[in-house]
Amino acid sequence: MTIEPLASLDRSTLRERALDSVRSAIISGQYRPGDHLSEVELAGSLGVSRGTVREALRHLQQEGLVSAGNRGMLRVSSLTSVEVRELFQVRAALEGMAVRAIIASPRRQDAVRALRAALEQLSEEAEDFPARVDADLAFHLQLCRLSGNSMLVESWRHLEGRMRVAILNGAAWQAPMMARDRHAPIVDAIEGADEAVALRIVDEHMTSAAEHFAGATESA
Amino acid sequence: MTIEPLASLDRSTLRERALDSVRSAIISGQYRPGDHLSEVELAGSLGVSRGTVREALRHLQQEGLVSAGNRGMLRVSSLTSVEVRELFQVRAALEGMAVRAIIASPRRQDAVRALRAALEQLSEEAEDFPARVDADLAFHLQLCRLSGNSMLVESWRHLEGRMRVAILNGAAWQAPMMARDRHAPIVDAIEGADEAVALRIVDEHMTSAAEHFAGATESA
DNA sequence: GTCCGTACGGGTGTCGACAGTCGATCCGTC
DNA sequence: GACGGATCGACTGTCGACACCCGTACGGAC
Repeated sequence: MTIEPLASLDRSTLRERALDSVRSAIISGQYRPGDHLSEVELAGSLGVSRGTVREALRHLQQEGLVSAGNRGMLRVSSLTSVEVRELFQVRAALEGMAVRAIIASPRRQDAVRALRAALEQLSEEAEDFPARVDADLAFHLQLCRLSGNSMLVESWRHLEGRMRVAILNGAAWQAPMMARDRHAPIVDAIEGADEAVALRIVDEHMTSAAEHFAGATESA
Repeated sequence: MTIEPLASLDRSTLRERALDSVRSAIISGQYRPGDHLSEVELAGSLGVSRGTVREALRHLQQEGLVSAGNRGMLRVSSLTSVEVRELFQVRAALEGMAVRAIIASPRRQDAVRALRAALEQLSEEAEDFPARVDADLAFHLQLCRLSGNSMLVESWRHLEGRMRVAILNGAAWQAPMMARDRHAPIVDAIEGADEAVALRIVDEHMTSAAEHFAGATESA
């Protein structure tokens, strides 16, 4: 007799699975910025109909991961260096807001603990590049989550696809950018509860990241 | 003989037109928050196939104007009062960033002129309610545009659908909220070029708007 | 009266096919 | 050789049909 409680069934739709699959393929670098994403080709690979792939692609388009080219054909997005800088400025505003909210919250110490845990994921030197990107973004997402503001999280996630494009484009000198040491000061500042200092640190973090990735975009 | 250079043809797809149509119907209040949006019904009304309507609905879902209910059925979104407050907090952060950018820009005076023009649209007392909402949001969108940061505009637009839901929900006491007098101080502060003052005014504007619409949501 | 199985209707999920558009290529004419 | 038109191939846009799921009403057995 089985004692296992029978794991709950996967009720995701084909569209959702196709979406995840294509998104992963882009994020992992299997498709490069500028590559054409053919509906028929993807449908063939995934073994689903074009309509299903279509919906997934349209979703990714709104995420900013793919954008429309000639004749409605979709390709993996690429960002100009100007857009990369703009992107990180918006992030600075959003995450700055998160930091302010966390500092003002009575659960600040809990948040600091959670962030320290997220930091640990960044210190595993041996991980491969995609895993480090994930850990980096997970830290910043955690920051937004801890603000307790669901709309902030929503806004941040809306930019996530573009961030990944920017990072992928500027991945050549990835080494120092996503290190634990670059993120620890943010947590320290939150613990210190000095709003002005914390905001300045977030701002500097974003500015240097922007220069890093925008510079890589320019020279490419 | 015709000298007219033959106006360029409309090349919008059915999907785009369906999207605009459904969005307008929701924004104009033709569908109320919570109403079920049936694919077959919409397809019938619009005279297009279900697939086309489907793509439009999925787009609106990512815009936040519709959300999934039971069994994947889509309905017009509604926001809790908490979400409304969170929404306006994020707006405060984004538009505060816009204000800072404008003040720091050498084209500040041009921006002030453009904003004054947008203000004029708010002073037409005779307009109907949807037109006033449009004018209000157009002013704030203009503010973001003038920052010169395209990613900021993108982020703001991503919230626009939810803003409209919040406004529609709390439309009962609409009179004073979108008046010209409430927006003029923002422009004045930009002209004054005092960043701290301008930020405070934007923040107050958003806070009072949040209370206004969130309160209406609570009592509904 | 209650319970269970069945049929039904309204929904969305998914698919395969057709139509239209555009760029590339080839070919005949001048 | 240059130009214009026809042809072909690779796309996306749009559609109608079928499959499946779920809530509900119905009806018979007990």
